[in-house]
Amino acid sequence: MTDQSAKDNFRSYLATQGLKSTRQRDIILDEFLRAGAHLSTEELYLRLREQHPHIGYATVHRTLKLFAECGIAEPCHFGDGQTRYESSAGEEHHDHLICTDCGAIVEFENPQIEALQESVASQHGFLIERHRLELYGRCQQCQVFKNVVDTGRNERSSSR
Amino acid sequence: MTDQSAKDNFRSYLATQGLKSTRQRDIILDEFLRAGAHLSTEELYLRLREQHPHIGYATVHRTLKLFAECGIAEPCHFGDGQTRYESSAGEEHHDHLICTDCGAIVEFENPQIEALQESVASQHGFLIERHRLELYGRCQQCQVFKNVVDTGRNERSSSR
DNA sequence: GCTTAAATTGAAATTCAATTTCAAGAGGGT
DNA sequence: ACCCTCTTGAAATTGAATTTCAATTTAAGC
Repeated sequence: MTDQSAKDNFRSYLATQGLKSTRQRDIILDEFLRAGAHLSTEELYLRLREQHPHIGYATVHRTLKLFAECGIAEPCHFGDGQTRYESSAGEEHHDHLICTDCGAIVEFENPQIEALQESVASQHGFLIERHRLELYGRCQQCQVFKNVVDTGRNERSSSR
Repeated sequence: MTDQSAKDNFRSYLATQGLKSTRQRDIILDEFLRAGAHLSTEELYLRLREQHPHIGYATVHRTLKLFAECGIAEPCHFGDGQTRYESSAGEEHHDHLICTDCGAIVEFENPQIEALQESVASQHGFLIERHRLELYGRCQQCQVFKNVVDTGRNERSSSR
């Protein structure tokens, strides 16, 4: 799914649901697609505020939920108590590797694992609708740093 | 890990941390082990209140966190906005199948998936510390009911 | 067994993200 | 332009998690 098709998707979703296309929604979608990463409502709101201080937090929140509803964004919960949304543009389903030290997030996909999941599910009579697989550990960089100093969270650590 | 070794674990954890063994902690641990399932703080609190109305919610909350710290309980987040704790007694690591209709939770383990996870992680230079795998779908029962009536959440649905 | 310092408890208050409310404003069909 | 409906944004609310704090309990040392 390209950025453009994400926009088209969103427009037609709004149309079919009797919702309206607004300036704020366009701006939020643009910024969301530009950012690319796994953003929390808070983070996207802060980014938007730089150029568009008039857009409220509640609107960002509601718009992200709309993105999720129409399938152009996927909500993720990585255990830091915030909901993040990732763009579904340009990608198939994937899972995540998360560095417990610096917070880096790497995406991966592995058809063998997916196949085994199906197999496990059918053994238990389940029909899978979706799944979540997250691997938490240390990325290469943080393993290296770990050898030098071990003072808890790595100094390279990002924002949070 | 048996119930008894869980208790021993907890006791020695308290000892090494300079914490105290209290009546409330004993009661909460007993009830937690007895319940067995994936309990939220709220649920455990309510269960305890029947026999021990004097035990406060905050104490249950803090005690569950202690259980997690000393490794006799594992916190789980199944997307309903509540933290659940499952006992690590008597089991190896396992993952979850969750019915999106009736809320049933089935545990499973699959060494092949685990092995593939390690493989994926090392391809990306990660050293895994822990992981989370959850498969969401419909259990057998709910697939059957689904064929009869499709009125949203299944009538057999549990508590929540 | 008593004393005492330190940890614990429980009720209430607080935090924090998520969500809702509501009056004012903006889309878009006619 | 009119009007109905949806949307917006600030503020209020919710709900779970967490913290506060005075009273109580634990357990270590006499």
